[in-house]
Amino acid sequence: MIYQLYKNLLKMYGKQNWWPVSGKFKSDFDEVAIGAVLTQNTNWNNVEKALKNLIDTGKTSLEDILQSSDEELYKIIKPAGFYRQKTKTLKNLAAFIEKESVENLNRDKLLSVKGIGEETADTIALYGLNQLEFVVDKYTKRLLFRLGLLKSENEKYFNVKQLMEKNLPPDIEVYKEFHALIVEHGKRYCRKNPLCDDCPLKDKCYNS
DNA sequence: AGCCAGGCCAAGC
DNA sequence: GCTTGGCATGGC
Repeated sequence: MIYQLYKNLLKMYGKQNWWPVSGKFKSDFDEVAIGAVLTQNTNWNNVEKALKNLIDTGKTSLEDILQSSDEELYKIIKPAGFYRQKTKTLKNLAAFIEKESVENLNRDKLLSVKGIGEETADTIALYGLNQLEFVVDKYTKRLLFRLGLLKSENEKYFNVKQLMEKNLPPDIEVYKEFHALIVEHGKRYCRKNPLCDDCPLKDKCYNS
């Protein structure tokens, strides 16, 4: 029961209120978009260092990033890892938005930007544009698989996204919180090597 | 001291 | 279509 899982996680961890975090960027959209790219396959702790560097150097928008040299950005976002790729992706996105404008942006258009895949596109659409797109990540697949709700942990992105969206009310806040709660639970217990003994979901879980 | 983190893309079957 | 390797830093 997908929706029940959401309610359980909400009860366990409370509201997450993920984004926007700092409010120190030129717009909420810019903060979400930049954070979403920087966090690709990276610990949020490292992303925070890079975000702080951006704020400290006054680069608080995609436009500012587009104006900066690659070498400068390398230094600034270095703690987030994959800094050459991410510099390129951020500039790709900034350039795309410069001509497309944020108003009629959506998941599909974001996917046309090189460096932005399904999860990042959905993350920006949901948290940055307030569009009803469920975000699927590694933790989501892992948790659903261990709970017995997925056949495989390698299920295709779209299938997992559909499963979630079919079983949830069309509520942006639910989408936002649920994804954040899954990540929180994934960090605490449902890791690659899970901590099942102390896991609050162990009685509902197949894996333990 | 490894292993892992809120992925994505290109290349090779 | 699916699998594999490259990209990189910092925390535990």
